[in-house]
Amino acid sequence: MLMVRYGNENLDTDQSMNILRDENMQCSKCPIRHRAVCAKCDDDELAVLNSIKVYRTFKAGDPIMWRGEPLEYLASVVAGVASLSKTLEDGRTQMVGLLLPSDFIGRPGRAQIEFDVTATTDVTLCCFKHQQFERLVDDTPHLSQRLMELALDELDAARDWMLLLGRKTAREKIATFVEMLVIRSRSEDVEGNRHSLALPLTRDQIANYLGLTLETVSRQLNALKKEGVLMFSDRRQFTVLDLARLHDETGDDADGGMIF
Amino acid sequence: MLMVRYGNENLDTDQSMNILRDENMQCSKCPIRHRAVCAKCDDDELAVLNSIKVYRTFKAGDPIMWRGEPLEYLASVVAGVASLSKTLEDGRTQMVGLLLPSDFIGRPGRAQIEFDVTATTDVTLCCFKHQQFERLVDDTPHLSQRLMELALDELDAARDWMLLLGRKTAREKIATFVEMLVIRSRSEDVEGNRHSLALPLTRDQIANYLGLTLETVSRQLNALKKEGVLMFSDRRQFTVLDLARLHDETGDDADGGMIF
DNA sequence: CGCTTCCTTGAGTAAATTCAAGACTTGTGG
DNA sequence: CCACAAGTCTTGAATTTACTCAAGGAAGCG
Repeated sequence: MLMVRYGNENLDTDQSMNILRDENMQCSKCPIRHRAVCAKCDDDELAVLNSIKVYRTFKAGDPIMWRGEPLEYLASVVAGVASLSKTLEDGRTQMVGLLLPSDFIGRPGRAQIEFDVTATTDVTLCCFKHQQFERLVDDTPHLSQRLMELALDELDAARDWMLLLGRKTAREKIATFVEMLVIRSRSEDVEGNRHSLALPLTRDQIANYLGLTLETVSRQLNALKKEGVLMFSDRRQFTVLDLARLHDETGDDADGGMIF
Repeated sequence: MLMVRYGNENLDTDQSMNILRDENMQCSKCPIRHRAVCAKCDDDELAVLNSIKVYRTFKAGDPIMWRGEPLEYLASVVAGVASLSKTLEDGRTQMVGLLLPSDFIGRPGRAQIEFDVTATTDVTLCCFKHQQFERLVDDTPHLSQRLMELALDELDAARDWMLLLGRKTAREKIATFVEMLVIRSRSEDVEGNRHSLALPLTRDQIANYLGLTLETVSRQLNALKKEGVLMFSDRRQFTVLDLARLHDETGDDADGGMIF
C-alpha cells in the first residue's frame, strides 16, 4: 500500500517510539478540548500544555501500558477506545474500565499502575511526560481540579459497574452495556429514536467487561436481535430500534442511576 | 440504665440531631490523625479543622446518608464500619464500598451522593459542614492533595472489587474478604501467625458485599472452618489459623495485587 | 485459496441460587 | 426465671443460570 504524505501536514514521526508529532494540531481545535483534563484551562495554560504534548497512536490490540511498569507518560484518549484490565493467577481476566475519548490514563502522585491498558480499537493518545505534567499540575489549580473531577467520575462509574457485576443477570448486563454505548456516543447517527453505532469490542472483550463468557454474550445479543430491540447490519455495526425496551432490560430504575 | 456524666468530659450533646461535641478531643490525639483527610495538615491547618469539626455517632443499622439527598456534612470515619450500597429496581442490592476508620465520606464539588451510606456497626464520624469544608479545601493544598490520594485509593479498591465480583468463585470471594479484614485490622490480636478478629458484618451484609447469597456465605465460611483455615469462637469472632492457606484460596497471585 | 480470527449454536454440566425447615442467640415481658 | 419473639445463622434438596465443551460458519487477510 502506498503512503502519501502532504507537505502541509508537517508530520514528524518516530516509528520506533510510535510517536507522532503534529505541530499543526492546536489544543484549541482539539475534539476533546471541553471534556478532557484540560477542560478548565485558560488560553495561557493551554499554550503550555500544547507545547509539551505529544501524540501517540496504537493499533487495535496493542498494549499501551503494563501493570507495574513505571509510568513514563500520562495521557488523554483523543480517539478510539482503550481498556483497563486485571488478571487472576490462572488467567481469568476482568476489564475494570473502558477509556473513551476524553478519558485520562494514569494518575499524578503514583509511580505505577495497577492494571494493564490495551488499545481495543485504533487509539490516539495525547501524552504528557510524567514529571513535566506533575510539575504543571502543582501550579495549575485548573488542572488539579479537573483531575479530581475525572477521578470521581471514574469512581462513580466503577461503582455502577460493581452493581452490574455483582447483581445483574446476563441479559441485564448486555442491555446496560449497550445503553452505555448509546449514551456515551451521542455524536453518531441518530434518526428519530434509532441510534446506530459500532461495538468497539469483540464478543470476548465484552465478556471480559461484563464478567461473562463470550458464548453468553453472543447468545444475549442475538436474543435482543430476535426480540426486535437491536438490529445488526454487520456483526459489529448495529442500530437500537427500541431504546425504552432496552432500558427496561437493564434492571435500573426509570430515572437512571448510571453515570457514564 | 443510668447514664452518668462526669463534668470534666464536658459533653454537649444534641440528641435530636444525634450530634456529640467533645471539646476535649483534640485532633492531634485523634486515632486516625495520620491516615485521614487531615493526614498532611500542619498544626495551623489542624487547628482550623479542630474548630469546625463535630462528632456524630450512629448505631449499627442506622442510615447515615441516602442516595440523592443533598449533602449537609462531609465526614471521616473515626471508629466503626459503614457501608456504601446501591440497589436495583427490584430490590437486589450490592455494597460498593466498606468504610473503615480513616475513610472519607462525600466529595468536594458534588452536591449529592450516588449511593446509600449505612452504619454496619456502631459508628463515630468526624463531620464538617459541606460549604465550610469546601472553602477550606480551596485554600489548603494539603487537604486537596490528601483528598485526591484518598479518591485514588478508593478507585484502586473499587477495581480490585470489580475483579472479585466479575471473576472470582464463591470460595475465592470469601477468602479475599477475610484476607482484606486481616490486612485492614492489623491493630488487633496477633499471636504468631494467628490473627483474631471480628466480622463487622452479618452474613447477609457480607453476601451483599461479595455479590453472593447469605446461604452461600454461610456454607463457605463453615467449609473454611472444617478445613482448618478459620476457627470461630463465636459466630462473629474468629481466628485465622493459616494465613498462607487463606491466601491460596483467594485466586490472587503471590505478591498480592490487592490494595486496601 | 487457505489460514486465522471472530462469532454462532447446541448439548451437557456445574456452581450458586432458591426454597424450606429448623437451630442458636438475644432481648422482652410475664 | 422462663416463655416467647425476632433476628441471625445453618443445612438440605431442588432448581436455574450461566459455563464448559464441541463443532461449524462467516469474515478478513496474506
